[in-house]
Amino acid sequence: MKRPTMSDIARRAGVTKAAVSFALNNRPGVSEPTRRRILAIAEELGWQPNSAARALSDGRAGAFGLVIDRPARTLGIEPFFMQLISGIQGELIRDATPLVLTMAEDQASEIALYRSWWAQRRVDGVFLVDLQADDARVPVLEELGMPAVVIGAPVGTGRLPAVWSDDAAAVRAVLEHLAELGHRRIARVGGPARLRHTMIRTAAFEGCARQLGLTSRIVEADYSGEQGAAATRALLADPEPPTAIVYDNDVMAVSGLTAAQALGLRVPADVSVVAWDDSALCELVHPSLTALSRDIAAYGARAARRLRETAGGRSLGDVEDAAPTLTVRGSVGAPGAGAGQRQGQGQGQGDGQMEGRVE
Amino acid sequence: MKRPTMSDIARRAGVTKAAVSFALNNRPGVSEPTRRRILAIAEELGWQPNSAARALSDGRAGAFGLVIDRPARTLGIEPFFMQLISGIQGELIRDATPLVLTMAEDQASEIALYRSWWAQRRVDGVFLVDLQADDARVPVLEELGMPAVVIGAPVGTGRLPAVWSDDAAAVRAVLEHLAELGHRRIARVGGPARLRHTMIRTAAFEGCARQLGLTSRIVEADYSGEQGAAATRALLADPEPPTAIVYDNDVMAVSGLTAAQALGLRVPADVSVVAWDDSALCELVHPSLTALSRDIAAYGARAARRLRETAGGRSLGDVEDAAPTLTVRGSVGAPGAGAGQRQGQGQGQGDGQMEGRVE
DNA sequence: GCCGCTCACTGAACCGGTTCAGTCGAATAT
DNA sequence: ATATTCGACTGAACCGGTTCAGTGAGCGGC
Repeated sequence: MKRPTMSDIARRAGVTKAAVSFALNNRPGVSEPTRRRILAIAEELGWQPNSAARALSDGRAGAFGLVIDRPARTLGIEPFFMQLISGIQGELIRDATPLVLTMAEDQASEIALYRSWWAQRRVDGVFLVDLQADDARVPVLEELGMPAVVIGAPVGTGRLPAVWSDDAAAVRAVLEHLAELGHRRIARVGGPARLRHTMIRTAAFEGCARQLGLTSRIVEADYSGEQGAAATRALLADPEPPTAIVYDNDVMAVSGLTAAQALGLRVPADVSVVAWDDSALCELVHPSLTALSRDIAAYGARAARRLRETAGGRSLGDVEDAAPTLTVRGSVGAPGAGAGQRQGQGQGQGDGQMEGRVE
Repeated sequence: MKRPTMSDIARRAGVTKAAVSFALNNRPGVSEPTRRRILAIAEELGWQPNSAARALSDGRAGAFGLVIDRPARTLGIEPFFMQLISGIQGELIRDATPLVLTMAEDQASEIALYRSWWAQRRVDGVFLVDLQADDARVPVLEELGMPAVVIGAPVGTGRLPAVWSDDAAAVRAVLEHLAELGHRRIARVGGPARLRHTMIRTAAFEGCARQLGLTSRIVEADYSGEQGAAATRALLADPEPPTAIVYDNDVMAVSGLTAAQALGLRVPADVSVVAWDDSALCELVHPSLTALSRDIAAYGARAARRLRETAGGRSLGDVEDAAPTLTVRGSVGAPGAGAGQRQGQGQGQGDGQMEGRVE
């Protein structure tokens, strides 16, 4: 009934706890026959180390943490995090290390959580996501000496190692593809400007557009469907609307697609749509979305390995993951019909069949 | 630098660890002035209890666990879980209890995980989701004596307490609404038949349809967009297609909507669409989806409270949460134009879609 | 035949909390 | 004035592991 302890094993084997410890941890100090006997007894009793006792004695928590601070409602349909968690998890499970997951209201409570976790020895390290400009978390973690791995570009990360993929290269791939198809006016609906990766993508977008001789425009949004749709309507209301829009996540891309169609535009004939991060969402809609794909789970797994190493005391550099690649689907095409043939734009407010859509 | 312990406080205060323990835990055994002095010192040193030491000594882990075994790819866009986790989390954070989250490959590894968590004293209890018919997890948890709360209907849950909402009532609400609008042939794209809540919904759907004199049909799917779309196409290919389709989650509803539109059907004129679980996804598409809404986060919070009580030794009954309510949006209407006027069915998928819609 | 070395194993301390049976001094009761 | 009670605090054990300085047996070398 009661869970067996090392003392139980020791008693059964006629040795001391110390001998049992040596045997179970594959350390020298016991003879081979004894070790086998002890292992057999442990097996028979179904012994498993008590994690608290082990943590107390070796000073490590045996768990890692992840705090996400985005509103739950947008988080819910953001496939990125579930994929990431799943990837991290898949790696951590290999040595039975649990992942402690929490959602925070804001960065202040996120930081408070780190302090408390560290003070209580709840976790051996954390994953840092959504890095911002002058991120307050970085100096705190460095001051605490708390192992951490940044998931994102190694900019403003101080001494913390980063696991990242080259978003700039991805942006370039998209723009080159669009330019090749003949697009000249392109727009981007980006994530919150304070986020590092938004900044990186913005810089790349602008630089690359200039280089390719494209007219570009960027609108900021918060990754939610509402703002994605609103930004799309704003862009398309321009007298010289873009012929292609790139979105910083797939949720906004889907709602952007819907918004464009509701305006009576054809996708991709009138406007092409590209999503960032290729989840099942992209294939849910019609036309299915061209997207920047990357193996998010593998990315998470890599981060988990790095964090394990970092927490183990090794101090290593950044790891660059493969850059996202462009998966071409139906939502991108040549700027065919063009703006001249758009339907319903001027008359716009008219009562087309879809009451709700017109607006 | 080093984290302060109770011994440090004791030394500074000129008392023993025991006195410090009494003071910090608000137990009798120290005088009021001494208690205040100790608390002040603890505050000054920034002391926090070492979770491993506390866990070791009081035999509780101070954490709860949640294992999800659904494929990561479908999980990613399934808003339900993120909302649920967020709700659980919001409740657990009140007493700083972490949630350990894991994804399993299958039920066997999920069970292995429970055994291992319990043997290692990693968690004090778990949340059980996606209960199946004759679920193998229930007897295992009962045998282990591991506290657990079932999130779902109290059927086949043995002695485990359940937190649930009345899906049957929700089904009834939907069917009555549809019947009132004049629908006579309705269909449902359900989740995997082995899941308890699928069975409950199926029974309610069939019973209620009979009661209302409706012709009903049910197709099984796996919650993924692909199968949702495929099921939808199959249903609509029928010589007497349904005028309304109810989906067991919002992902399938979205892809079903897309599939119907791709067939040249108008929603809701030709076919109405209802989603189960109302996430932001439902408002991403056009027309936005009528859905069964419930406060999933509150549901999670309730489950968390129940698990805390259960793990605390109190043995309590099931808790019924509010039944989902119907949020009416654009995807449902009277079976207006009817099957006779369907367009482009034969010619199928392709590009005709937008033209069909706009008019 | 004795020394020294290796190896297998022991005993006890330690990690940082909680708990409980005492001890001691002061206040209260008789 | 003495017995009793009570509150404040101590000391040590305990939770279940890890670690390390011994201890004693067995063996090889000279």
